[in-house]
Amino acid sequence: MPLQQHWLMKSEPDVFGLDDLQRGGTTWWDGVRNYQARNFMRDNMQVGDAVLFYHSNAKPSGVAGLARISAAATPDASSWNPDSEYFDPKSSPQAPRWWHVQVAYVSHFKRLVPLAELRDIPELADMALLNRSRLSIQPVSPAHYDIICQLGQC
DNA sequence: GCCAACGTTGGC
DNA sequence: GCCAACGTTGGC
Repeated sequence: MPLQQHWLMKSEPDVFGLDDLQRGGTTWWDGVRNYQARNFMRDNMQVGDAVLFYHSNAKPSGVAGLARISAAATPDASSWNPDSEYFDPKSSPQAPRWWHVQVAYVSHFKRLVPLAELRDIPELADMALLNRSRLSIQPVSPAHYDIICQLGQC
């Protein structure tokens, strides 16, 4: 297991953007209801891992800045709260189906790196972001992370 | 707002 | 276990 891993996490800025994370300092990444994304959080993320914070459904969509994992996965209590929009009747405190990690603000890029720009870089062609459009949490290789960081003048 | 991609559900 | 129907994501 490498000391520090790298991830990309998507959020809609109209709902919760990097500005919101900066304001609060940290947040629990709740509401993820995709098994692959859950598995990354629950099984692979470690405190200190670096996160590219991606704005989806935005104008333009792209990588807005950096965050880091500040607490390892715990059960997502919204999953058994009937009043939550994320409620899942198959999840319970005794058998949690969904998990979340805590994410801390690090920095805004000096410039947002738009998706269209990432698509134009041959070295990034096999990024999950560009090929698995529906996956909201995904691992990023150190090389890809460095390229994107430089594009954002981090 | 449209719609393609694709993950999930449920009948069989 | 297959696969059609359905719902959601997310770019444009």
